[in-house]
Amino acid sequence: MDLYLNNTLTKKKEKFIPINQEEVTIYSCGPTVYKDATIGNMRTNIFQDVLRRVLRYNGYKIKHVMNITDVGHLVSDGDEGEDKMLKSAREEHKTPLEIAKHYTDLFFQDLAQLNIETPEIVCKATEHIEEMLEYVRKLIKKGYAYETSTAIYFDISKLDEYPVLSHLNLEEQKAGARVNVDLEKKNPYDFAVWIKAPENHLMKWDSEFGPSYPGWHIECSAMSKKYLGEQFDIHTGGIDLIPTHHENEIAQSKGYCGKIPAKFWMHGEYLLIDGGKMSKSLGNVYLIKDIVEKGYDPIVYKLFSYSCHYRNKLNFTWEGMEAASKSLQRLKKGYQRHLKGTDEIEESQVEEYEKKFHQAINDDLNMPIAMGVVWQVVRLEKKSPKLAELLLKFDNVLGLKIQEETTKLQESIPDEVIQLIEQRQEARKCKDWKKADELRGLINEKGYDIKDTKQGIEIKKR
RNA sequence: GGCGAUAUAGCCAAGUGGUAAGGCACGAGUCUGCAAAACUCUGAUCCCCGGUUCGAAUCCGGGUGUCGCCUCCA
Repeated sequence: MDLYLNNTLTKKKEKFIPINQEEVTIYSCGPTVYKDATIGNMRTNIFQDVLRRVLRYNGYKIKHVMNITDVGHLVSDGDEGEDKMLKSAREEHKTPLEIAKHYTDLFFQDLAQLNIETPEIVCKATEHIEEMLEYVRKLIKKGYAYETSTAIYFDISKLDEYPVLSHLNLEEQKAGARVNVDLEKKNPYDFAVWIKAPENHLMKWDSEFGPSYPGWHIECSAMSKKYLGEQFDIHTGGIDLIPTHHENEIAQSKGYCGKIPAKFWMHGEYLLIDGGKMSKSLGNVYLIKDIVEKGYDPIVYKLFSYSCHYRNKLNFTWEGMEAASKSLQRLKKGYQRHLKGTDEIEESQVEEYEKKFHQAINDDLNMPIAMGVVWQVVRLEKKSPKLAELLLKFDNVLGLKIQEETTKLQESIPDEVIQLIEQRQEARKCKDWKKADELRGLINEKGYDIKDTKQGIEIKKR
């Protein structure tokens, strides 16, 4: 079945044909590790994970590279200001490397909790300084970059076309309106590929340019080229990276080897919080940690994100999380019921559902439609292990761990609670409902919920 | 100021020409000592105005609202 993906470069949905049938190559712009990753960042990671899983569902092998930005990125624009890594380091009284390690670890913890697969290759900017310098040297040598007193700039006037990804109209943008004009720059939109370090700058490397450090976009160009070659299949990231970061990556690559680095550019839309942008000033910056603290399995957030297509804004609300939480439970129970079912199911029917699901995910990762198919299967009156197996197959794409029991049995229920349960069972036998209800109240107070089902009682820690 | 996106039931949202997927909530019912859970059933003509068409949520024009980008940001 053909796979169609939306390509930001052409602004169209295109049939996906890999450069090399054996292996699909993907590069994802990873985290900047000087602060916590938000659930907004995670939406993009979930989208990238779905992409991986859908490609695999279609039989492809994957070579996926993700960078860790542990250097660069200035606080303010212009080419001045404090490096964000350094700012965090100063504020938290740690070295830049300690900061980077701290937030990198947290980032991977988040991914693990969301059941997001780790890319085949994870690379750090600070470990590829030499590759970046080589890239810069070649840009200079080919005339695409020039040196000023403060940095090495990319000369966008050397390109036949700029920008190619975004809709910016450079003529109408008033250069210098919000950025201080640097008189040494040839064009207002020239950007730094390498920056000369001010005296007290902590992260810097020696080179023919003196003590200096990488520009904002060079790491992705240098590392993608190293691991995936001059041209690879898919480049992903958040929608905000389009106008500057990815635009400039393309510019650098065109200067370096005359090619646009990736055939497909895919971008995940923003997550909104209560209808607006997530921002510190509004106090609505949420982390996966916050979701856990509210009592939700992080996987619930993953399911929540499937309610909307990745290219549309999704509005995050706690009400929505509650809805997703209920859904996840029903999904898991639905799976269990099929697993224990004994009804006969036509093979053709199973294939029909499989086909619908496959069509949905192959239509530019349309998860809302795919989930619709999942629910059709879950709801079917006939219960069969064949359908459970089908759901499990779908879960290769969903990554919701549907086979995990909803209610994890408590290894150690306190004796006092067990006694209360037994007493309540006694009372129920004698139809002493009043006493039974009182005992249930006591059990609740101990932090446990009790349910009477046909199979017996169910006890669950709150 | 320039650019772009979007507007579908209480909430989250699919759907790009043929009379509105799905999830959650609400309501009704089945079951249950009760409760919970589970299961079944139930709801919208798609922001407004005009146009194209046999036919539009879906195309075009205008209006209004919301969001975002143009500076680091997933």
